[in-house]
Amino acid sequence: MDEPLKVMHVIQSELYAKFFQGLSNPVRYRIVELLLDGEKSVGELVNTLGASQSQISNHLACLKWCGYVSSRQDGKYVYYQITDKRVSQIMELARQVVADNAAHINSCTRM
Amino acid sequence: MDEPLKVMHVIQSELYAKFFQGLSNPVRYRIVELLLDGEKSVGELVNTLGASQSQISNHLACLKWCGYVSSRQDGKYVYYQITDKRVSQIMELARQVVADNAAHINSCTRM
DNA sequence: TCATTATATCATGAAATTATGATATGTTAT
DNA sequence: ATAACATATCATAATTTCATGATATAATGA
Repeated sequence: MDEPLKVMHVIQSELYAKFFQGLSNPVRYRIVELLLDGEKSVGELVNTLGASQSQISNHLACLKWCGYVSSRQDGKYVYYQITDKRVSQIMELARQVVADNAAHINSCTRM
Repeated sequence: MDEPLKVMHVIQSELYAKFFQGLSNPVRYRIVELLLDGEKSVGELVNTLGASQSQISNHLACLKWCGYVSSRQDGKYVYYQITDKRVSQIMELARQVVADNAAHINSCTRM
């Protein structure tokens, strides 16, 4: 047991799972959604989402690490944007699948 | 505050976040990956993944609720499969994005 | 320089997710 | 009918994620 191949698969799947974890939080999902409309500063996101500044900053850091967003600084403002077109493709596919399964998803109390 | 529009956005994003939560666990991700190769019984997944039977069954229930997989029963066996082509498209896009960001993702200790 | 504003970081408690072990359900074969 | 096997369900404990509040860093303007 514990063959090298299996170990590799475990590590790989942890990587991908972590990637999807980026969109598995409502606030982070909403941030990505807003950024698809164009870059926004941290403050703008805080205002729009009505969440605390530290919360937004933390989530942005997470999204940046996962490769969903990038950022640029302009004076004391930091603007976040989505540069990878594949991110919006993933979101759109999810939208379609969810549309066909909305009724089920909300009832998932298992985990 | 608490305008109807914002409430709707919150509910929507919770739905989508829950959907992505399906792939945000290494075991569930691995299950989907294996099923992309063709349908498998619960027992086969248990053997291949080396996880407990209850764990696999629970994860499968979760994936089913999210619309990632469907199942058919044949005698005492239950076979799970991926019917929605968009699931594999999402996986492939993720694979590409992760490939460009692998170094960063693993260092995401924030959350 | 000092005050103000914008953003980032971090410790901690609260809440949610997950694995485990036990048990239940259902099917097949004897 | 009952034993054996496959799968599902569920309570609970362990782990992880998350929000909060406090503090730090950094840029701008007075």
